[in-house]
Amino acid sequence: MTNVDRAFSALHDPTRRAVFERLREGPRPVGEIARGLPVTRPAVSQHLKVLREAGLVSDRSEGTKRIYHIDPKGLGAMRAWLDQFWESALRAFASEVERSAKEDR
Amino acid sequence: MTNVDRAFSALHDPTRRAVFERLREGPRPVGEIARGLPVTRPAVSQHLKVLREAGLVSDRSEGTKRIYHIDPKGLGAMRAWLDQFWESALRAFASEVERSAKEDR
DNA sequence: CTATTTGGTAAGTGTCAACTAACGGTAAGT
DNA sequence: ACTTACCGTTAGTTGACACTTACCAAATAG
Repeated sequence: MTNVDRAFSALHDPTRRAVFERLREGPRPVGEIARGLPVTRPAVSQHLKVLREAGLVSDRSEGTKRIYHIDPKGLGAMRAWLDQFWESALRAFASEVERSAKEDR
Repeated sequence: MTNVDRAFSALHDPTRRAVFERLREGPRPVGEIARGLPVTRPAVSQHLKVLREAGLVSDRSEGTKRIYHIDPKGLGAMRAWLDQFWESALRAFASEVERSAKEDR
């Protein structure tokens, strides 16, 4: 299982996506992420663990707090995968249109 | 739940990703997609239904066969979402570096 | 040193979803 | 009309996983 696979798997869960999107505005400690979400703090911790293992977030210690932030690398990998997929899909789509046009003659 | 949300949810399952990637090479009937995958044909049908509801694939009838192909629209929506996310994440990341640099003075 | 804040982890539970088997339905061939 | 090929749907089961509660560890405040 590649990292990109893990990333797509990670973004499946709505709560986990909410956690991830919360980090979009900037680095945040766990408690602050949990506040405003309809789940408990341990749940958020578990989600962050999954996101970290997928390469989507990183964390650093700051006193007793743990600051999480988005990891551009994981996000970039997803973008690269999507771009590559997009390209080959379009190519296949185009050649298919070509093929069906040939059938109509 | 938006369409992009559904798309991310849809690509969570490994088998479903395999089905989707199979269509990358071009349009395929259900039976041909199922052949080579470790699941039965009905399973593939169900996966295709989820992918269709997520706007990632479309289908057309051709005799008794049902030809599925990738829908560029759904793929494009995902790309747009990721691009937007990427941008704001980088912006937040940059301003955070700025902030922490200011702290060091 | 004690109390407080912050957060990761373990155990247990309930729900959801992926799968198979069985069935029905449609189109084409004979 | 009968058979064959291709596919969608339903019912039922099993495994994964998101969640909470409880507990433990580390850093700071007093």
